[in-house]
Amino acid sequence: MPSRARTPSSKVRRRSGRSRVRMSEVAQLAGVSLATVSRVINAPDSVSPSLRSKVQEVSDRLGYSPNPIAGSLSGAHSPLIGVIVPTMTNAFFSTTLETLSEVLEPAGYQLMVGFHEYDEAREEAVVAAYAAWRPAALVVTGVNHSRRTVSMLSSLDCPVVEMWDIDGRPLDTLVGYSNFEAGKEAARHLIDTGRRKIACVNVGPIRDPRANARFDGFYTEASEAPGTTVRKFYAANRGVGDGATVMKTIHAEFPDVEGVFCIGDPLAMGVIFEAQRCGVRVPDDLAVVGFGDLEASAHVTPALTTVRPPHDQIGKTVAEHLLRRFDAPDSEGEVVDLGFRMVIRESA
Amino acid sequence: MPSRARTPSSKVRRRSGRSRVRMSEVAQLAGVSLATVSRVINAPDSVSPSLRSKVQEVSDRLGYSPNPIAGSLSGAHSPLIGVIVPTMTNAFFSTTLETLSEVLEPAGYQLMVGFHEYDEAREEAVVAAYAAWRPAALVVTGVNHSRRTVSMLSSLDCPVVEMWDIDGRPLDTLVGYSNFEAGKEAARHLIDTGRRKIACVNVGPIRDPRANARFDGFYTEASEAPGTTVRKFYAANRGVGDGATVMKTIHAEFPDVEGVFCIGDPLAMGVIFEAQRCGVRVPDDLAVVGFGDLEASAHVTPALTTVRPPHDQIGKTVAEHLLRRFDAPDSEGEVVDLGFRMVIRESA
DNA sequence: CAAATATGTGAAAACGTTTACAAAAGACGT
DNA sequence: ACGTCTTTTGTAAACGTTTTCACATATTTG
Repeated sequence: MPSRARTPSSKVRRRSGRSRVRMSEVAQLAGVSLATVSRVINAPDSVSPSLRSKVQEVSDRLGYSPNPIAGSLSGAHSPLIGVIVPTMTNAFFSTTLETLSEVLEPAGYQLMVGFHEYDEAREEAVVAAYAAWRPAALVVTGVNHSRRTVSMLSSLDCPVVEMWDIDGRPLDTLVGYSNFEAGKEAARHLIDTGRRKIACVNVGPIRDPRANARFDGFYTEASEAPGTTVRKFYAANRGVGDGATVMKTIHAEFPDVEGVFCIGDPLAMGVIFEAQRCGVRVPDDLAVVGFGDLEASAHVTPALTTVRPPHDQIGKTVAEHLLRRFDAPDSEGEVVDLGFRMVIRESA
Repeated sequence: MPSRARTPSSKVRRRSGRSRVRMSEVAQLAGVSLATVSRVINAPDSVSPSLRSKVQEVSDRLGYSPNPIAGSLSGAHSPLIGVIVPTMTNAFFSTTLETLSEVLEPAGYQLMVGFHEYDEAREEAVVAAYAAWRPAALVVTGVNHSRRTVSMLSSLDCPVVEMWDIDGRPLDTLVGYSNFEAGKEAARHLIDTGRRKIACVNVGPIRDPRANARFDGFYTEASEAPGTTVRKFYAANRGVGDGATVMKTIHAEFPDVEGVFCIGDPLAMGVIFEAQRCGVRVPDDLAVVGFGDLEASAHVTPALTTVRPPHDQIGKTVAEHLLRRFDAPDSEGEVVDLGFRMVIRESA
């Protein structure tokens, strides 16, 4: 005569419907050992065709799918691939992530993604957390990491890929392009088209090493050209609105500037929009060069001249490198420079 | 006298530097049992202060950190949270992901993220893959799922959150707003400001249920108003360039259209840019209303009138709901309507 | 002060795979 | 027919936790 209808919840291990099929059940029904089932899944060629097909059939009939957690605990690696990017707000990394997922998931890998907002300490924490999962690979952004991060990454026993940059010493594999050179190229374009009073716009508060490299590359190249004056500006953030704000300053205080380079296309668009409002003609009064070549960049008026990084190729290259690497376990890391491309449109 | 210098690789289990510290080592050094160490980590209050501090000390000294794989295999759930979004190319979901990560990672959870590009079959595959990890929670986008997906989600034994939509029957928890109502609101604005010949622009090839809901909401409301004619347009994709293409058509073939609603801000910007090129004045000749309120939307000229969904709130709400739910294991799912807001600027 | 009840701790059994090793079964040359 | 290889297959030991249960040891209670 129970006074309460419910059993104490601590006793109940709530199990959904019927629980998942285990490998042992497949083994039993197929009349083989666990090891054989495991082999049918992971190394089919090492099992005789007759057993193999019998196991397959039972496995399919039962709807068996292996438990990746148990597999990871037992095996050398989990099928998890850690991807760490600074932020998602940046359209670059979204594309990369999507491509990675597109190639890696069908191959049976799962992406764990994390962000650090350009904070080395946060990056360190994420790397530490991901390392604990014995990942099949770790993909990080850029080549600037804290000492501890570097040490964790290099003792990792799985491929490590650094992407979106190439100006640095690779830990293992590096896939990207030179942001410094990209900045220089932008400077050359402005100078070649005759501008001498030049400005460059970076993002102030955010410590983005790649943006800084472009900025430095631009500044270096521009200030070396004869007869130029280069002025640096810092926006509060990387958005279109921040570009507009900078343009207001330029218009009000430095109206003699003839050409601007922005470390990101959104900033450049902001400059263009605000120039329009101020009655500054682009590119006649002011040439504008951006970086990124976002989808929108080709469609603003005037269309934005910009430096195009290898957006889509980066993800693809990284993913395929990893797949190749998984296949041949003793293959080596490599450095892949995918370059960039100056896209000349109307704004400069 | 080995003829080859290298040992056969199949014999070698490559181990990095020194391997990770195991719980048993902590237990031994602290002179307690495994169970006690486990409890110090997971339920500190159940251990006497003296032992607790001794274990803590040893654990810190050794730099122990628990192996999440073993923990997941043994425990009821992994600290993994699956998040499935249609795409990352869409700025909405990036923000959400970032917020989720921001709140959930510090709490010790890891995000597994997947994409399906609005393909129900792919969604099904991802859900199946994620379910196998015994996740702490699963977060999916929208309320439209294949039958099998629904069945997997509902037998999942962990919180399931559907986000970014609210027009449907919740599986468990729903956090979003009504896309249908958002479309209606946009229609009302156009009509209230006197436009009668109206158009709406959707994306053709992509089957995005939320975009469709907005489109339908708009169409329903607009065509019910007296004296209106509503024309439907379909863009090839959701980008700025696609909006420009549609505007070309409108200008060439339907120059009498007085107001347009686009299911996304990029399309709307494309319309604005192209209108500029065609000499169509916005909003005088043509009113433009978008949806999304991206960062750029406020800064294009003329500034875009748009419907603002609860971008940032969605991620935060979902994350906090989950945290609350993990704390109180028998708490229930809920439906949270975060609403949307018409943002009236210059374009309509 | 004994009995009843809390509280803190440890032993050992899961969790569901992979894999090293041993054993069995074929293939093959004599 | 008999060893010698080379496949195939099975056995059992990891993998590193969590959790149940039982057992001491404190603490309360009548």
